[in-house]
Amino acid sequence: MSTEKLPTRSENYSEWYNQVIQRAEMADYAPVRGCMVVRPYGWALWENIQQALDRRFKETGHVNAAFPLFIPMSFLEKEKEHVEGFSPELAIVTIGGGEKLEEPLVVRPTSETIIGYMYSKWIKSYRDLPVLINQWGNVVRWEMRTRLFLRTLEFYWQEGHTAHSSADEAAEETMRMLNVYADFAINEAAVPVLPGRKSEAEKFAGASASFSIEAMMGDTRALQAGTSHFLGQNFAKAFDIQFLDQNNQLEYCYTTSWGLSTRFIGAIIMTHGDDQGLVLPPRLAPIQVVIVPIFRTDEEQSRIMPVAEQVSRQLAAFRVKLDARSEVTPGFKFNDWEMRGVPLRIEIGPKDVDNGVVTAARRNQPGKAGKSTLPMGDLAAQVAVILDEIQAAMLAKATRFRDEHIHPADDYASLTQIVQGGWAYAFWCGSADCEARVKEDTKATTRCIPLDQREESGRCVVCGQPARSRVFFARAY
RNA sequence: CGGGGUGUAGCGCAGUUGGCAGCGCACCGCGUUUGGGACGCGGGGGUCGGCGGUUCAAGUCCGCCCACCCCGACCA
Repeated sequence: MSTEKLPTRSENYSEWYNQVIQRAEMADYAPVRGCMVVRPYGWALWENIQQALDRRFKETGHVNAAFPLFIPMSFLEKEKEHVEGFSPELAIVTIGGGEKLEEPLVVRPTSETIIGYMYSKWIKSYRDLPVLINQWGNVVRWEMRTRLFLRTLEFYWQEGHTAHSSADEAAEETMRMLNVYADFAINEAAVPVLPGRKSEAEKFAGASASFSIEAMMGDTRALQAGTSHFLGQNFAKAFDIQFLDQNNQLEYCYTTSWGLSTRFIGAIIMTHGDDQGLVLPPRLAPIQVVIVPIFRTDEEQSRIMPVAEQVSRQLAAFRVKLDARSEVTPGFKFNDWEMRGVPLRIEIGPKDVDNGVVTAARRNQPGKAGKSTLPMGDLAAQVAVILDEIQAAMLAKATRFRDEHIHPADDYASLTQIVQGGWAYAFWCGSADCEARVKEDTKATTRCIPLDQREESGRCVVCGQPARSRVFFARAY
């Protein structure tokens, strides 16, 4: 544990990001380039994310299953756009048990193909539909440039794969899960995402339409934080997922897929973190309350520790940690837990005990502003209120930051200006050429076409042709 | 794959003209400390990225190789 200060976010955002992850013990670099080890503290956060999502998946009728890591190479080749999109980043196994394999095996970059294959075996009748399966697992994509959580060769995620009897029902599922992601992001992670449709250039390889939730990071860059795809009949045709309908007609299914990965941890870090380190939303934080006892002498210790232990028991309904380490000072602990983003710290020292109070320090309000004294009685109720307030304040702050950095762009000059330090919201005709030109000139890409935009029409900010909707342009991770 | 850079203790680095491999942090022990990143004393830890060459002598000079990082193309 280093005692040096973090680099500030304004000094060097990316160095701040790398260091805060390692110093908070969220993750570390693995011996293989581009791979990471998710450490217990980071994994505990992921488990809370999993629980919050899994509950929502179950509530919307989905069940979990597990499909294999290895996929026959030929499966990926069955869907043209899919193989074109993924082939550059595949890890392929050619030898097994010392023997060269008949057919190379791909380490799954995503599981549409193998799940499609299985669905073709399982689905025969309209009575078998819909199939609503999710899996929690890991996938491998051989990326060129990697960053902890944001882009690693192997990452953990969930991928939902559903099959339906009609396009409408599949489209409805696609939107339902997009909304599940948005609800999770906003209400559990306090990350105010914007849901929308991806452009043709940005959509998933093999999808008819892709949708995403887009989040703004603390440096104003965009991060795609979750995706939901309407796959039409593309994969059903590639894998013969057919069923007999009520009229004894053989039809292809309509399928969807949707995923959210450990990248979301990066979204949480970069949405809420400050120059002291992580700031974790109470609903997902592995530790919600840390208790730091403060004493100088043995006499004080024997007076304080029982109180600290009693407070810890009072707060048993929360994820609470009593930091009883004797080898570091309270000041060190304050900084340590702030680095780790624990939402609420309770300090208990001789002065507090004398006055029948504890001192509470809110992580989202660093320094004296976030400190208050709480009377000892009914601490659990007080803490519950404070954690809710922190959760709400974090969402409000992140939403304000986001809205302050999104600007409408009515001409090309202002577009290029805006994307240097924010998102531009501009009319776009939908052409890939216009999109490509913006990318070449500014490195900004289209993030998504928001779903809830008001009816209006205008002219494309790039070419001036008529445009029916606006899109977010932003530099993205 | 193109351009640039770096490899010396767990991490960050210094190492002069080729001459006993060092510093800070971290780690271990003892003591004093503890309300915002404590201090003293003592200690452990090295295939100097690898292979080869020059030399009495190579972390240092030469050659080849490898790995990693940064900037591009690619990207949940």
